[in-house]
Amino acid sequence: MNVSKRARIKDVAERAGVSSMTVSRVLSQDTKVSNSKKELVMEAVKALNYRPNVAARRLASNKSFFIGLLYFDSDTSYVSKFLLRGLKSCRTTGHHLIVDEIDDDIEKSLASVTDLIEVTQVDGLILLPPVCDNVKLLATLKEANITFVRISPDTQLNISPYICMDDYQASFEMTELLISKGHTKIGHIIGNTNQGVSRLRYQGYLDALRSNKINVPPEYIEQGYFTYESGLVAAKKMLALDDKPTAIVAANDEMAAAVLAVANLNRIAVPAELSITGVDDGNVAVTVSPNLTTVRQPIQQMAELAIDIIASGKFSDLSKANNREFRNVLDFKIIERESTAEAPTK
Amino acid sequence: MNVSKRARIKDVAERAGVSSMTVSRVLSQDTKVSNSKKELVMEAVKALNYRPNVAARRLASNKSFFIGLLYFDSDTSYVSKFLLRGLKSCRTTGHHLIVDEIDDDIEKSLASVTDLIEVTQVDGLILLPPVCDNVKLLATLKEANITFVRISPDTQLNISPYICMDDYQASFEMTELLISKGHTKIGHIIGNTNQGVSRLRYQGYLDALRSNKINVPPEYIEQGYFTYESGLVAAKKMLALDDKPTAIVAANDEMAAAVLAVANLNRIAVPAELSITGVDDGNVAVTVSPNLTTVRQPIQQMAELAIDIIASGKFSDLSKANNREFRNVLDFKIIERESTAEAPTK
DNA sequence: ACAAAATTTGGTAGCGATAACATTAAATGA
DNA sequence: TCATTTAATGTTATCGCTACCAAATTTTGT
Repeated sequence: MNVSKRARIKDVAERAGVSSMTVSRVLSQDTKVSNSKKELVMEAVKALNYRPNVAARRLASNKSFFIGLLYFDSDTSYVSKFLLRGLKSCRTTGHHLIVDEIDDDIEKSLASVTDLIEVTQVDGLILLPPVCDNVKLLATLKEANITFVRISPDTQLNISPYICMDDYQASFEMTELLISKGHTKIGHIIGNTNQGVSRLRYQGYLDALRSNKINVPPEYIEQGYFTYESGLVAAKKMLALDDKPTAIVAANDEMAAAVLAVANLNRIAVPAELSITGVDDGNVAVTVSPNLTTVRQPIQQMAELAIDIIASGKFSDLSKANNREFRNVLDFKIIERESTAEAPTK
Repeated sequence: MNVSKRARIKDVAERAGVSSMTVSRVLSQDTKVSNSKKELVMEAVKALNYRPNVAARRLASNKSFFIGLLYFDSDTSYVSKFLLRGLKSCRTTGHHLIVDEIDDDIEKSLASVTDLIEVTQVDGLILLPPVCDNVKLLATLKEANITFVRISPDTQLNISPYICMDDYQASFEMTELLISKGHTKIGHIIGNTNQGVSRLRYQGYLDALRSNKINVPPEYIEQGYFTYESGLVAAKKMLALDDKPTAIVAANDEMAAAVLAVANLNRIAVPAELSITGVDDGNVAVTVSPNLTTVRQPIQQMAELAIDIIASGKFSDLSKANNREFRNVLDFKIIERESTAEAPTK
């Protein structure tokens, strides 16, 4: 076993022939260091395999290096996926993720968030949908002057940095994919209206139909809530129609899975008689058969970026931030699996 | 906003009229403090809402207050559930969870674990199945003299504390439940043999049949791997039999979900013609229709206990530990939902 | 070419807790 | 009763790093 102690900043400083302050500055991305010394330091850091002691750093800098992650429903695979990715990328920056569930009782939740801020002194917060659009919460955070990054928010886009993918475009392309396969009777299950992405995905679907001059009856559009149950209800209605759709674009994978279940129940072959698509590409997409054609959300990237934004402290003084920089739209990818096929020939 | 600074240990000491060391001792459960002073301190802590500064504590005590969580497959709901619960209970102890995935390439993984131990200096590790039975890993941890707690391990039960539920009993009771509903043609899908619980669940099933003097043909027993896909394969075989089972006990929910999918495909009504049961009670159990009858694993408790064991430092010197104390068997609960019913009358 | 301003570096104190040792008070024993 | 052990409390130094300010160096303007 290697018993040699971990290198301290002093060791690095000595090896590089500079003061420990210079090392500290290099490591905290301080710009005021000449390139020559910076290189020396980097070299020494590498040679000694130096990793700063987080505890000491926190104590001295009075920063917590904690990032809070606020979510609403822990059971969605979206949350756990985000979490896992986030935790991973946290390790590289030395930050730590503190996870907190917000519940319907906003008053109570506000108290717990306040506690998180005061007691744990988080450096910043990440807000997942639908928490990211909670007006009261946003107001509280603003007032407390806390840095926060929102994921796929819907409202008040200019009050904080945010990260999303182009949900409108994704839905548009997915719908066009179905159209290219000959489908014209395409239904849609809208997501929970408490999340902005629902509207965007709905609009993308609508516009794809319109730009291809396809009309669908209003019965082809149902309201869901991103849950399996709501998908079940919607699918049952839609698949009980005399003139059924031959394809259904669901606003997420869980609802798509529900459509699949109803189709099975009703003896409708997927994808031969009915194509189904979702969004997310989480666990469900492949634990359902046939596997779902879906949109892959760049969750890994989202998590990384969110943490990076908070870690950088770039937006710690929001009053000075340029609103243009708030917007981070990441790329998505359509994953074709087994739940989609050419439209059935009459 | 409340601008008052957080109380420090000095403030508490002053208010209680003692030295800060006495406060420190009270807080770290040191016995060598008189009851009278202890009470004074507690009172002051409460009054000032004092929470020790974790960074300072870590720096001074040279303990990391980090706990590593090692898992194999991030996509199982089991992992994310454990994670979420663990993170929650960590907050109360001031510890933090560092999550790391172990992959098939054991050599590479060992390096990353070593890194975790040396660089992050975790106070202990939690090993989820099947990682908890990796011989090489266990040997390494032993050699490095790292505290670790294993969840549902299979082998070398006397080398470390471990936590599990009575998988044998759960499977036994579940099978008897089906028998009590009149089923005699009961099949089983075994879990991945790289996890000990698979064997236990299998044995529980077998013994329940035996104690009720029920024989089943070997075709009623299939080998799976805890994955949806493997469940699909197993279920297809079993449900293609001329003399099909009327009930299938799957070793986890994901495989049970697969059985359900195959049943739907084959136009077999669940639960009218076929009852299905799983184990875990994770997300899948209720995002599938009909909802699964299953065994609820006490994951919350498992996570809490695991963290508690490491935090307590009780087993930090394993050579002195009493092996009897290693064993922690928690209670399970059978959750009856819609996927089970009386056996069909011929 | 030289003073003034801007940039880069270094020295020192202190963040808030605990370890290790020193001290005081209480308990024990002859 | 007084020396001796034991238990309870206090004092000091230190953990590894960064904030803050001072010193040294470079750049700039005239």
